[in-house]
Amino acid sequence: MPLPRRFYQRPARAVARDLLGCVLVARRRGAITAGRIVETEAYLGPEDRASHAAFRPGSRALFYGEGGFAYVYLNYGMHCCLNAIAGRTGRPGCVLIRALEPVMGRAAMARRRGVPRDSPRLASGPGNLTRALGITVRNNGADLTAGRLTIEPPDQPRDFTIASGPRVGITRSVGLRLRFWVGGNRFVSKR
DNA sequence: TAGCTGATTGACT
DNA sequence: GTCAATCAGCTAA
Repeated sequence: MPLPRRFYQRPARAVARDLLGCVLVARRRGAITAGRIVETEAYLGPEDRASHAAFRPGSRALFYGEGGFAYVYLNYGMHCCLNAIAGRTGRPGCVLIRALEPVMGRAAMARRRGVPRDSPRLASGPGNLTRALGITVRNNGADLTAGRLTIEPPDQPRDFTIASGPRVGITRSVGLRLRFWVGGNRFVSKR
């Protein structure tokens, strides 16, 4: 069973933390690829100058709607990034999923990525992650609580430590500690 | 209409 | 360390 809608209807920061250890599942034409979430970043509303809620147009309806939907966008002209909309209606926020630890469909991921199936970089990084799972902007607006793209609760006890720090790769509102990752996990993207 | 920017990656010096 | 690839949507005009 996927995480319920109410899981997402909380502040983005809390959702980002709790998403660590959960499993992202993508079902594509019978083939299933899945990965454990090991790195996330929280983005807030208009007060957060790095958040797309502050300036991305077509995304506004999604951001201000109820949580639990996927926000996928294309950036730098070639990379898709996957977000989960967080917060309640009227309270925009989202969580960028930055890295996965592959748990299912490694062969399919490796084929899409063009790297060895045991590479720690299989789904490490927002752009790599979406390519590994075959996620594109066509998945924008997908319901994460039902359908082909869902997020399941942790498949094993959460015995890891949660580390936090400043977000990476952004040019605005740097300095907020809204990035979370699984301490010591080798699938966390490090630049 | 033209020009610019970006929550990136990978290849190269 | 630098840099190109490549595009949606903003901005200025």
